[in-house]
Amino acid sequence: MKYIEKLRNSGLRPTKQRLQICEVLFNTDKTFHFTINELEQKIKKQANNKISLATLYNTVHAFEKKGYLKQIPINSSETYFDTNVTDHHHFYDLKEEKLIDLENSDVGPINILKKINGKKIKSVEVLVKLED
Amino acid sequence: MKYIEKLRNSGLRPTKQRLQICEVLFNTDKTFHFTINELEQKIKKQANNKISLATLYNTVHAFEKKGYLKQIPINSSETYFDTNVTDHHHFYDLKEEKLIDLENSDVGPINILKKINGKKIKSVEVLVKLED
DNA sequence: ATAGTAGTTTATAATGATTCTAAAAAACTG
DNA sequence: CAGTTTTTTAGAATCATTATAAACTACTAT
Ligand SMILES: [Mn+2]
Ligand SMILES: [Mn+2]
Ligand SMILES: [Zn+2]
Ligand SMILES: [Zn+2]
Repeated sequence: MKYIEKLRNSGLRPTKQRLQICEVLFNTDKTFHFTINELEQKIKKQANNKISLATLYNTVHAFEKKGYLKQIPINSSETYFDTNVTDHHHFYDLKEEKLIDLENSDVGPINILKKINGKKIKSVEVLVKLED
Repeated sequence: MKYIEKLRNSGLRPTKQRLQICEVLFNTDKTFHFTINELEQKIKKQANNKISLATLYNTVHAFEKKGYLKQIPINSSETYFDTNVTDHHHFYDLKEEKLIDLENSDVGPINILKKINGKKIKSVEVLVKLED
């Protein structure tokens, strides 16, 4: 299993559940966006078994802390996560409630001129809301 | 009262509660960011009386729909609103959990090149996360 | 003004995403 | 294997937000 090392190197024991979550999240060409509940559904189908919500929350937050997932800043009833952890931006289709990646070349470089004393910039994210 | 007209023009009856909320939100030189609970506190102090949470939620959402308030896309436990409804961007201080306005001149123009069929761009917002 | 009606406020309940708890299970270490 | 630590899990708790429905208020038409 290719995720055992990854988990061990992160100080996380490679449990059956975590490996399964890795498969669903990372064993794919395309990156994608998901909510915890969508992840739960996906695992039910794709792996044909169930992982408790508590574990899904725990694992997703652990992966986020390790930098394997990103949380997308958006006001929705559910939190969205992104398996694409590179710096990139998003469309948010308000009607469909769906996120779409924007390549950096679709937005161009953003140069923040203002500085706040004693603070470092951690991320710069653009959210483009779409309506019909 | 200068807000009676504004409310009537928006199809909202100028009630005591709404006028009070208008005073707190709009009768000031500086725009600001707030959560519903901060607004509740502010009204308790500034007006020395209480407006029910239900009314605060209703009114804030009504004002948002009319374009007098903006919701700020951010993942926080509480929803942030902004009395500055012009197009502008934000710093978010992760430690202090505080929002700071960025002028457009601090960010520069953002030109979204990608188009989605049948969708219009409603807003373009930059969120800059700050850490120590 | 008065009566009628449509809109508003409010306390309170319901909802639902997320977090907490604590006991059982699994992974590791020697 | 025995001992220890970490993880999983069901279920409870939390808490922001929304729904409910009864009392109240603002407006409209007589
Ligand atoms: Mn979270
Ligand atoms: Mn809201
Ligand atoms: Zn993305
Ligand atoms: Zn602002």
